Amino acid sequence: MQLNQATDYSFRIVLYLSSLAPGEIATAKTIAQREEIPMRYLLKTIRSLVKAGIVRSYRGMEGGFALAKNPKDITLLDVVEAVEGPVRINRCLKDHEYCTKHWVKPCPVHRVLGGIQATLIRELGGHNFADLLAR
Amino acid sequence: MQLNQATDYSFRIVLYLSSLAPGEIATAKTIAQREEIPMRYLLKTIRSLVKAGIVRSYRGMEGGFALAKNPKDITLLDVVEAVEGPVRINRCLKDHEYCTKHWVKPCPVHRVLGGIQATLIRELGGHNFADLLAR
DNA sequence: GCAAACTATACCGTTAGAGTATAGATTAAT
DNA sequence: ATTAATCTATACTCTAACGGTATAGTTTGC
Repeated sequence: MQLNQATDYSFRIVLYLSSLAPGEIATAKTIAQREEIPMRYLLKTIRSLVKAGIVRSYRGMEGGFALAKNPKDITLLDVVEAVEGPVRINRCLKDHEYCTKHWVKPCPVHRVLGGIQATLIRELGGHNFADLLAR
Repeated sequence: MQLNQATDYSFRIVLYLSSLAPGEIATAKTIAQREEIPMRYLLKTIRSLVKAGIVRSYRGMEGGFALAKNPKDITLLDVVEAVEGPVRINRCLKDHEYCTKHWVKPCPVHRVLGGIQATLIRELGGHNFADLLAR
């Protein structure tokens, strides 16, 4: 029931990139040092953000990373899903095989957890990085 | 970001025990069969519920398990915490070592996640097993 | 005292998490 | 064209957690 380390790093990566001037790009090395993330691990982790279209990468000399869109349009949920995949707080909400034992309809546990998950998703989706930076 | 299998089993164990007549007790075998939980695993898992004061156990012949209190007074949160310990959606909310890199005050990520965690805890604590059963 | 139940430990196999390593591709500057 | 800085791809390692099983022990009712 915990976001993993890569997700936490990713929050900080995106937050840092959000603080850059428009057009400015940062190297992996810079980000790693600033945010105290192991360099190699950052390089691996940031790939998910690139693939998800949150971060843009520039190769070669003078290369680096920058946000692919406005911080206002990136939410915590976007980052979580980029790194960990869809938010599912219980197995039975992922694989239906796991649920509905001897209940004809979805069991009460299932339904209530579904509601809680929806709330969680709504909350994560309700915070963008422009707001975060402003606080 | 997912509740584990033991927690899910525990929800169903408590839900089943909630459905029993007052004073009635169920053996591990019965619960295991009804809820399709591996017997040995159930015996191990249910210990957390006993230790947390959610379930009472009766040893010896005619022994078994029953709720230690009214279903109305047991929430999803109680069960989650009994099995997994305190809810912490991010490392930085558990060990402060992990947070506050070069921020003087707690970083914005920290603060927002703290709020989301509080919501989650409130939601989990807002559903008791009497309600669940009634649905 | 025996059998049916729970209790306590410890063990096992698999998977995910966190991080490292190595080789390759791209680009700018020279 | 060469070189050096940079990202990309893949694969590897180590550890801990997860999910489950096993064995031996204790309690209790008959």
